Order: sequence, then C-alpha cells, then structure tokens
Amino acid sequence: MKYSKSVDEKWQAKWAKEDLYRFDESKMDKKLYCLEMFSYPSAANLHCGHWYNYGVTDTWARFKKMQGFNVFHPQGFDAFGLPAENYAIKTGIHPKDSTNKSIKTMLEQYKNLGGSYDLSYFLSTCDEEYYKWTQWIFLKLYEKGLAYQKEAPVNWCPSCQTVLANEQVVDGKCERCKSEVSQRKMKQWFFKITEYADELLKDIDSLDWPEKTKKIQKNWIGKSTGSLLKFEIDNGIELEAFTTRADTLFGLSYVVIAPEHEAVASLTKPEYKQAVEEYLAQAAKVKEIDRLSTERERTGVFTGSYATNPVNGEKVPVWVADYVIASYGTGFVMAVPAHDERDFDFASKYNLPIKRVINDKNNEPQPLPFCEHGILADSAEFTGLSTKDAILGIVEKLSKEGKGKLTTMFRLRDWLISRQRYWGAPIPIIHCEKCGAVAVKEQDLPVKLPYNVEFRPDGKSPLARSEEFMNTVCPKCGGKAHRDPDTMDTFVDSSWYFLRFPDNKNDKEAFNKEKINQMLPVDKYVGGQEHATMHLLYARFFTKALRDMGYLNVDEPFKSLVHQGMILGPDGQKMSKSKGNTIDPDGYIQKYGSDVLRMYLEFAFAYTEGGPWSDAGIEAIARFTKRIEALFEKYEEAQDETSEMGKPEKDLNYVRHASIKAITHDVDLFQFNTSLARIMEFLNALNQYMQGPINKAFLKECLESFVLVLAPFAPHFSEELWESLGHTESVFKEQWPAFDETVLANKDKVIVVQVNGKVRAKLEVSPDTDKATIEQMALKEVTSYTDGHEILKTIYVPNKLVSIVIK
RNA sequence: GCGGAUAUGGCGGAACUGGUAGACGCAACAGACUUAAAAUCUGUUGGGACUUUGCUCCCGUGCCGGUUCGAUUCCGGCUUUCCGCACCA
Repeated sequence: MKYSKSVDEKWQAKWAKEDLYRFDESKMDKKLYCLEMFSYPSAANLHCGHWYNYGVTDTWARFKKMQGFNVFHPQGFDAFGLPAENYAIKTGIHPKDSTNKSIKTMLEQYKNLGGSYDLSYFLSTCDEEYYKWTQWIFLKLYEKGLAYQKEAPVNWCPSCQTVLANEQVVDGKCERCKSEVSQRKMKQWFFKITEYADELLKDIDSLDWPEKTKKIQKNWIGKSTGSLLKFEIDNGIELEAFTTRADTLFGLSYVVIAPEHEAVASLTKPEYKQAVEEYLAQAAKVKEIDRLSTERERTGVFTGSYATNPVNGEKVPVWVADYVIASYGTGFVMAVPAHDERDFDFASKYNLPIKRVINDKNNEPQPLPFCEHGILADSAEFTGLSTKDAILGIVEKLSKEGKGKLTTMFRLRDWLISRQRYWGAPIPIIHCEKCGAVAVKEQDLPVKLPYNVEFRPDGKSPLARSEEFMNTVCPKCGGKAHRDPDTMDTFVDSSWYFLRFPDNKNDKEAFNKEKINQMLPVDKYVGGQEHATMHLLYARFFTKALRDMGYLNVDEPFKSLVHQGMILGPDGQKMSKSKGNTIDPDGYIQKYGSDVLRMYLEFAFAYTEGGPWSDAGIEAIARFTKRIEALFEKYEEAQDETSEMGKPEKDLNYVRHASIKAITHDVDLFQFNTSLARIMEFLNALNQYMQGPINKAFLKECLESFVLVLAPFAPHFSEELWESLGHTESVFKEQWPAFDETVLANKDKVIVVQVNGKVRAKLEVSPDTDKATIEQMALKEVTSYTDGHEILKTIYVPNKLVSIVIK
C-alpha cells in the first residue's frame, strides 16, 4: 500500500456513502459540540490558516468520537460581507452569485481536508432562511429596548463608505482597509451591549478560555469604580463628573468639559465666546488619530464660568479641553493637578493653582504630581485619612446633600450595527412620516435583499437607490413609508450562528428552546484570537440577551475556547501575496495527500503558537508515513516465530500502553505535537521489536493499537491500514484504546541518586522495592562522594530519586 | 505610559504539581547497501576539559540576585521580542 491522494478519495467516498459522521440526536447525554469559527467564502483555495484551524481541530473531534462522544461537528459560512460586494463593484458579478460559487468550491475543499462534518446541519448566513432569523433577533432586541437609534458621532471609513463599530477601528484606522477613520454625525442603529457590561465582565472568570483572551476582553469592557460628583455651575446648571479619586477633591483647581459636550455653549460667557468657538473649530479639525496620541500637548480655553467645589464651596474655573473624552464617563471632569499627570501638565501650562492634598503612605509629602494612593493632607475633617477611607467619607458626606454617589463606569460602548452597504441583512425597520420608526411585522420576515441593485458606494446604502426595496407601507397606519436602507454589521450574523446549527432547518423559529438547551454550550470552540473583543464579546451578549428574553437557558455560549497560532511563511514573516511568501496547501495535498499535510501542521508547532512553514518538515512527515507502510509490509511477510510473552514483548507492551496514555492526555489538551512524538516513539519500538523473533498474534494486537491512536491524526491513511489488518468496518467506529495501568506499574524504575543536588548515580529497581532498600542501594552507589562527610539528611521521592545531603 | 505574554542546542520544539534539561523530529557528520548517486537502514550529535576518553569532571534553559537538598519551573530586579489598551479622569 502506498498512501497518496487517491487513498484520500477512496475513503472520502466511503465515508459519504455510509454517512459516517451523522450526528445522533437521540443520544444527547453524550453530546459534544465541537466548533471551529466558520469561514468567509472566498474564491481562492483554502489557505494554510484554514487547514491549521479546521484540519487540526478535526483530529480532536475524531478523537472525541472514538472516545464515545456523540460529536456535533457542523460546518457553515459567514457569507455576508464587504469583500463580495467590493468584488461586485470591480467585476460586476453579483455578490450572491460569487458567494454561492465560492461556497460550492470551498465545501469541495473541506471534503479534501477530510473533515468529519455532518453537512446536514450546514448553514450560510446570506440565505433567506438564515437572515430571516437574524432580523427576527433584531426585532426582539428592539422590543426589549436593546436596539435603538441615535444621532451620534460615528466612525466613518471613507474607503469602505460605511460606518464602523468601535471595535473595528484600530489605531484610528479601519480594521479592514487601513484607511484613516473620520468622525461623522449620523443617525444609526445601536445594540445596547453596555446593559450587559457587568455580567459580561463577571462571567469571564467562569470560562475555560486562554487567560490572555479573558484579560483582553476584561480590559475592553474596562470597568472602573469611582464616584459621580455634582458641580453647580454659576449659570445655574449642574454637571456631574466621574472620578476614581474623590479623595483628592480638596485639591481641585479647575474643571474641564469636552468640546463636544452639549453644555459648552450654555456655560460660555459672552466675552469668551469667540475664543471658545475658535477652540471648538480647531478641536474638530484634529484628526482622530492625533487626538488619541498621548504625546500631543494638551490645549484648552477658559469659558468664563465657574463651578462650585461640592465639598467646600470653593469656586473654580470651567475650561474646555479636548483631553477630555466626550464619550467616556460624563464628558466632564474635575482637575486635581497635584495628583494627576494630565492635570498637572495642563495647570502648569495655563498657570492654574496646584494644591497638594495627598502625602504618601507614611504621610510624607512627595514631589508632584503624586498619583499614588496615600494619606490626605490639608483636607478639612478628612485630613489624615487614607485614600480609601477618604473616598468613602467624602462621598458619604456629599451623598447626604445629594451631591455625590459611588458608581461604576465602563469603557465599553454600545455596538453600532448599521452599515451603509448592500451585502448584509437588511434592518427590519420601516420609517413612516407619521409613526416614525416602526418594526416590520414578524410574519413579514424576511425583509429580502433585492437582487437588482447598483453597487457603487456613495456614502449611502446601495439599497437607498432601490425603489423596489425602499418604497413600502407603514405596518401601523398603512400610509406611505420607506424601509431602513442600511444593513446589519456581519458580526450580527455570526453572533448567533452556533445557535442555529443544531436546528438549522427550523422554519417556525430561530431555534427550538429545548433543543438548544441540550446542545449548548459549545464544548470546544476553536478560532483566531483576533476575535477577542468582537465576535466573542458580541456572541456572549446575544446569548445573554436571548436568555433574558426566555429563548434559551444558557449563560455562556462557548465553554472552552482554543486559539490556533499563525502559520508564517518560510521566511518567518506573516504570509502575504505582496511578500511572495505564501504557501498554497493544494500542491502539497497533490504531492503528499491530505493526512501528511495535517500531521505536518500538527507536529511542527505548538498548536497555539504556530510558526514558519518548512518544506523539510513536511518531507519528514512523508517519511514517517513511509516508515509506517514499510512496517506493515514487513508484518505481513513476517513468520510467527514465538508464542511467548518474553522481555521483548513486555518492553513493546510497555511502550504501547505508555504511548496510549500519553496520547490520550495530550490530544485532549490540543497538544498534537507531543501526541505525534509519542506515536513516533511507538513506531520506533515496533520497528525494534521486529528485529527479533516475532509473536505475530501479539504484534497484530500492537499494530491495531497503533492504527487506533494514529486514526484521528491521519484519518484516510489509518482507514487503509485498518483495512489491511483485515477489518471491514471503519476504524472510526472503533473505541479509542484503553491503557493498562498495571503494565505501566510493573516496569522497572530508574531512580536517580543525587548528592547535594547533583546527579551522581542511577539505580534500576523493580517496582516493588521498598524505600529503605532503595536508600541503602543509593548510599552504596555514591560512597566515593560521601566518604569522609557527614550525611545530614536523605530525601526520597518515590519512583524518581534519592537526594543525599552531606556537609 | 499601563497591562499581559515570551525567551531552552545549528533549527522546529519537549520537560506532569520544584526532581535525570534537550523527548520527538529536522539539519549535520560517520557507516552499511550501491559501480555511483538518490532513496533506505544503522550510529553520533548542547558546549568545554583531560596526565585515567570515563557509568569521568566542569559549564549550560535571556541577564543579575534570592528561596531550596534540588530551580527551565517559585520570588525580586533588569533586558529582548510579540500582543492588548492607551488623555478612560
């Protein structure tokens, strides 16, 4: 037998014919939901990243199937999105046509990859049967007050001609096309994810996710505890400021309002109007990216107004400055130059007073600005208190007068979901002149995307130009009305697809409650870390919102999460067409077969790390498969020379069980590289055994164990080997092999003897030797080191070592 | 700036809860087979020392220090690279 691509094809056909990977909905007690983040349909071949994600995770899924789990392993497509639309603008090929064509070719390629998918659960987010329910969820969120429309400054990408969510802006640039994002005021739809900020934060701790991802998500939500303090302005209005350091209130020397704040005009005194207006105009011109820079010098102007310090009645000037962010907190802050770096710089520049009110923990004055916690100074009755106690004391005093309270603030903003583009799910809202924004009736869903549309983007959704689409009647009053021309962010589609998979054919509801409660959470979710603050956060939000609306009973969608690393070009650089260092997996499958590619990716890297592609590495795996073939050929020709279970048999049996144990442990943890290393060791032991007289029945048993542990790593190849051993059923119907602890325990142990921490001898002892005997043997072995020295103590670690400490 | 991760042979990477550092593989070298080469198989392979070439000794997991009988692993302080956040009050 020679493993090659034709072996792949043979078994792929058999699997399909047998429907081998069918999920059994009757055995829910053993269900295991294994999911890779679904992919975007692309016209190009699968790239290394796809193989690394889908191929390698498939090994885990197959392993679990052999362990007796009823594995649910679906496959689908995140089919809406900008690339298809941009492609349409360029070529004139309709997104629907190009997408469906891409899906077809990609499905064919997923087959080549040998994935154990049950395609009867297939879904594609651009299908009407799917986006109907995306729209339905929008309506539910709208009913619940979790979807709302507001006019707000939004991130505008001039190249994509659409608004972006905060999460899609990276360093002031569009995450997708890297164009500089500008600010525009527009009326847009938002999802109130901030309503769930607290729970989203709190539940992170319960997740089996990479610590780093949890940290990123926590930071993104960005909870900070502090207080809201009320400042009376001399024009009669009251403004609230958020601060984490209410203890510094006696050091207040001015307050600052953000330029975008609506109260700016009302509190600007006439004689300062010109200066303030000039400043606002100038601030508006500053590019978002510059404004984000911490290097930039802080600027501002005095408004002419004064605010009253709520704790002591002192009047302080009100300034406008763009170092205050309008969208965080209240857009209005108190400034304590002595104990805040920004305020210190600003006060120094504009000659504002700087008053020390915090000393260090030993109550010693420190150079300013001193931003740490400490002991209060010069703060009336609070002098001498610690920062912590002073915050409580001051806020308590203020709260009695209705001027302050403890609170929490989040960095997280609401999720802007409107997109001025065509290829997405239309927002199911109708705008009526009389009734305003009116929800489309549920029975009228889906709001279908019209096919005949002019794609040319001009800042408005292409749908806005489609008369056929736009013109409709108001569901409330029956009068003339028009549809919302925007579509939803594609992250909306992917925020619930894992809920649709288990019930993908349901035409009555988005998913059946009972079914989804049994199927969720996803037990193992595998995909890139770049989704830490977008997809993974949005999907959690949807799950919690749908739970609160009574559609399911799970708190978290993804119980356990794994991020695959990235496969780099052979030069160690990120693969990119412009660098010319891309690797096309297709050629390698043609040459070696898909199992070789899969095993190469598994063996060459730590899964969560990834690393540079190496032709020598894949060649090594090809040799590994050849060595296996050679072994099996040799076995077939071998004579049965002994029926004994002598030392060679016992040694091989030990390696066999030790390998099974190690592989079982490692695959479970996504440690494929070490798993394959153990399989190689097992192979080496088999080869060594075959050099002596052969007990053929025993050898066959060992070869069967070998094929069983190899099967998830090399599914096609293993089927072929399994068949060659005389089996007629698929190896994936077999149980994952068990290991025998007694075989492992009965092996002689090597005990290391250390003297003062250095290895000086090794003992080989039988497993039943007792501690006293081992210590005696150890002492005898190292007399040349211990002679003439006093032995202070002896440490014995069972099965491992004896450590002798001498003077 | 803040937060997190990372650092191990020529290379990819192992090392369970503090217990033989370098598993497994690549590359390299030597040998076998061959007229020869490729392929294959076998062996060696972290560095150094030697007036005992050894079941030898010393050094060695980014750097400096500490805890411990014993540290790649724990603690403190640096450095590198990568990542996240970044005027968040």
